[in-house]
Amino acid sequence: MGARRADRARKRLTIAEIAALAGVSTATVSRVLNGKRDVSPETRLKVQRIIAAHNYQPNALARSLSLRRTHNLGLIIPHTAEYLVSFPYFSELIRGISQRANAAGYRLLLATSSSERSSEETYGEVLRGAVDGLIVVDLKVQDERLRWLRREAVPFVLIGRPLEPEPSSEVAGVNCVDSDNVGGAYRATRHLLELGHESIWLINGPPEHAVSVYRERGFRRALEEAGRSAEGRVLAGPFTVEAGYELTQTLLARTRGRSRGGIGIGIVAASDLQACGAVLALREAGLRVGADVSVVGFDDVPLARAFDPPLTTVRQPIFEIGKEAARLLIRQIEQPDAPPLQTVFPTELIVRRSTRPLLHPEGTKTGTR
Amino acid sequence: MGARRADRARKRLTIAEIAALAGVSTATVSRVLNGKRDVSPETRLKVQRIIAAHNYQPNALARSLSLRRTHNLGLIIPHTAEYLVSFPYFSELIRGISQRANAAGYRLLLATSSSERSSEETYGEVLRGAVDGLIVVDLKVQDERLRWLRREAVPFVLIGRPLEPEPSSEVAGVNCVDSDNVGGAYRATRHLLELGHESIWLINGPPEHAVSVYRERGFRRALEEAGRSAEGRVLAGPFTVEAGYELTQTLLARTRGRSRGGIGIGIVAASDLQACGAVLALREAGLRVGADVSVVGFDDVPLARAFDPPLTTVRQPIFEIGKEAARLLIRQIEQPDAPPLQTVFPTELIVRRSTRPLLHPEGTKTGTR
DNA sequence: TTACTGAGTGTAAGCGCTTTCGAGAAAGGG
DNA sequence: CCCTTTCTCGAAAGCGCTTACACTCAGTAA
Repeated sequence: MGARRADRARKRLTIAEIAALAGVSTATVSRVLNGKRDVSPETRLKVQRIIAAHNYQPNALARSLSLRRTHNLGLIIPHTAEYLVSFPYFSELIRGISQRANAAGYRLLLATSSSERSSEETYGEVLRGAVDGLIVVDLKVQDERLRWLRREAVPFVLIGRPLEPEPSSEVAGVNCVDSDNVGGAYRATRHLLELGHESIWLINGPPEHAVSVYRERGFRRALEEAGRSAEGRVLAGPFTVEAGYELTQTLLARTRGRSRGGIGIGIVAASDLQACGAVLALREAGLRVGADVSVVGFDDVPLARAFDPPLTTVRQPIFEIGKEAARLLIRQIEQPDAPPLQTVFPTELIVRRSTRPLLHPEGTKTGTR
Repeated sequence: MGARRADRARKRLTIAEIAALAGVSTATVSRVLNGKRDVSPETRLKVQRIIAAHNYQPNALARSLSLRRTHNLGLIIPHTAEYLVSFPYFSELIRGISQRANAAGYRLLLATSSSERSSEETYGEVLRGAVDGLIVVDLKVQDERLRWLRREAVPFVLIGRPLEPEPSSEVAGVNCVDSDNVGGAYRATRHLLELGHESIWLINGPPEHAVSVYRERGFRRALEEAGRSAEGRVLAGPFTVEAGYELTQTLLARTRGRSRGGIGIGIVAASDLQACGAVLALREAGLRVGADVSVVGFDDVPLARAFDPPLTTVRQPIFEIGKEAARLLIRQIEQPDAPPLQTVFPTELIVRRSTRPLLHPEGTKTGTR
């Protein structure tokens, strides 16, 4: 036990000790460490030997303090969406971000703000020099964080695009990456129209999310182009299975009597999870999804393919979005003068088995197997 | 544009500037900041006013360097399991860890090690004083990381329990949190036995994972107690849907002819994802899951309940495990002399619709609703 | 009165690194 | 042979905090 305590107390080497061992100054060791010039080949080799022999690792903290660079990217998860972390969407995003970050020598600092504290407090605390920049997810319609970030003059990138109400010059001045939500929702809705659905609905995300606004736009546009009204056809709720389930039930209650027992209903959901919930509710109501009724999801998370029936869904390249966000942030950190960029990824409609032409119940015209 | 640049360059205040503004020394400001004694009430108030007025936030880096404490917990995701992040299990774990960490004023530093670099390299790099301790997930049977961590004398906690081959005194000297995998697999297998299944299989995780060893033990024990042999009844592969699907196909190929077209097969899977894959494969083979055959999953991630049929599964309290891991790590950081703790969470069999007694096809004896 | 408290405060020495600046040596030019 | 230039290298000043220590100035005990 005594031995273990002694072991634990073993101090890590400092640059000064390495310098002493190598018979040079700390400046020289530092130069070797950072691959700088002004070190003779022999000296360099000598120092490298000592470093390797003692398995020396410079202290990241001291380094950061001196350089004013931490090589940490901050990702803040707002408490209103704490549960978000458990979503497949989110893990995929984190995976993308951290992959890119790591490749560029950055690490990801995760901060969930507990519900008792304002986001301002959390941000301030996380900042305090602990990160070089921030990635903001789950963008709201009027996002207070935007103002705050600008005031703090910290590099940041948004996942999602601010809505136009922001002075457009302001939007242009911001780094953000998003996918084409309007187009995605539009194509999903068109798909249902083309399949001959009479009663088309949008199960949207919460209205305060910017993404919900965009998706509703796409939905409305498709319906209006087809000469239909979208009034009263949008239901909103969290991106969860439960919400999808419940909203579908209220939807069924509303259509009761209007159509042939629900046959002909087509639902565009704002997440694959909601779509799953919708399928469950429809099935419970005795409807055959992919035959009597259709459901389109959003995201194309792995679950979508594994589900029964495999979900027709609007694919967003979540992993890529994460990577791009990290790339833009790092770029902004390393080249503060680089002009801000807005990247928009295309979305793609993946047709599987949860949607089928109503007119040809046994047809496989649109099925992808 | 000129204004913006100036804005960006706005320096953050330092403690010295605050001290000057308040007409006191930096020592006093520091004392106020940290709520220490030896400051008169008037002085304290005066300093607090200045701090608030300028919205001053002390630099976390400098603070950490001085205190030799970062308030960061490191979570390293081994490259062999980079994809792990995309698993529901993993997000739930992160959620648990970060919830607890945050509550205690710590943050989570995520580091995925890219595949080109040894884990040793990554760990060293992440460490370097950047974290106060590490959480190790995805414990392997002979985990090199364990040796390394001990040598480095850094606080750490394992998620999972090292296997006995380690000198048991060593195991006892380590902080770890695990769930009762042996018991979980045992109960799942018993459940299938009690339901009257003739051909029982384990679709396990990769054999190099410690968790796989434990689950296989539980599986074997249940079969042996029932006087059956487990030989040749264990298939192993990744925790993915795809692996579940493929292993089930090879399993079906092996049993072909032996039983009545597959009827009577019972599968215990090592993850809910694998279980989903199994269901897909069985259904494709024309078998009715929850009637002709049964499948038990592991974890009870949200998907399990949403799946069709809802999965009977062995629930582990993943979120709790994450919380506990963070708790143990923080405890070890703050009280280095506290004796190591091993927490084991019980697992629970959640019976849903993917398992059914074969003898009473329409019976609901074991259904939970 | 003298000596001793203890509260309140400032000075300065860290924490472990980077980097400017200047000095000394070696090399090249006239 | 003297004057530049170029290459190496070390001393020392930061980076922005914390804290040991010293000091002052009551108040109190003897």
